[in-house]
Amino acid sequence: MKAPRAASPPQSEAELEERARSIAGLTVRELAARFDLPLPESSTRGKGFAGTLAELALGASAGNRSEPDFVELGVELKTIPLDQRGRPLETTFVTTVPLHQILELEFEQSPLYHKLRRVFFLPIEGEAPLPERRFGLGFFYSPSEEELAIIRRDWELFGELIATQEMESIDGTLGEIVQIRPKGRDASDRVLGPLQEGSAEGARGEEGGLAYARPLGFYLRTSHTRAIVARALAL
DNA sequence: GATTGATCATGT
DNA sequence: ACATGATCAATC
Repeated sequence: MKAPRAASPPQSEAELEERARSIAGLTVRELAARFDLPLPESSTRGKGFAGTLAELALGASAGNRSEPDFVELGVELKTIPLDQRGRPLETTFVTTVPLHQILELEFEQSPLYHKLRRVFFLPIEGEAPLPERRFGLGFFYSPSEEELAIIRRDWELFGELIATQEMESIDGTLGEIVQIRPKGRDASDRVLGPLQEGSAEGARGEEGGLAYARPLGFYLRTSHTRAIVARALAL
């Protein structure tokens, strides 16, 4: 049996939903077999495997571009691991923090806003061994006006901390819906960010108003995704 | 048990 | 180097 290639992009939200229905109930092992992909040797080494499988099966535009997964639909795909009671086990990564741009961007222009406008959540069992995890039934989500107001407040809080040279004080405790946490290869990873006052030039790699900083990411708190999932299951 | 900071794999 | 896909594991 020949391995099927990645599905073509869905032409509508209805088509995306239909494809998701067709894989609901399948395990990671079963879906990997359809694409002739070897299973990761351990869950430690396969952290993104289920998400990649879902992209292949649903027809997300492959690759790692800074675009929505379904470009034509403007939809972002997120697999979300749930416990047996249907509660998220992990926070949800949204997008990298644009350290060099955040001071100039209004919320409506931010990658955070654009990624969250329209999301297709695909639940997956999170407690079984990776190969045995089953995909659930996916559903669409858009933030309400109330949620958007809170997310905008979070965005502006972080922007202000960076603008006032308090980047070092940003940690995972801040933000009501969205938090900022490290998102790098390891703790020594660095990207070019805004120059912090008082930093030793040269020693920190200062370069035309930029300095090296830890790469950071926006994540959705489980308290929020829990509410989203609960709402979707209740419908 | 929930949370925060650290980490793994892959593609361009 | 940096984006994508996230989960692991030490600590609170």
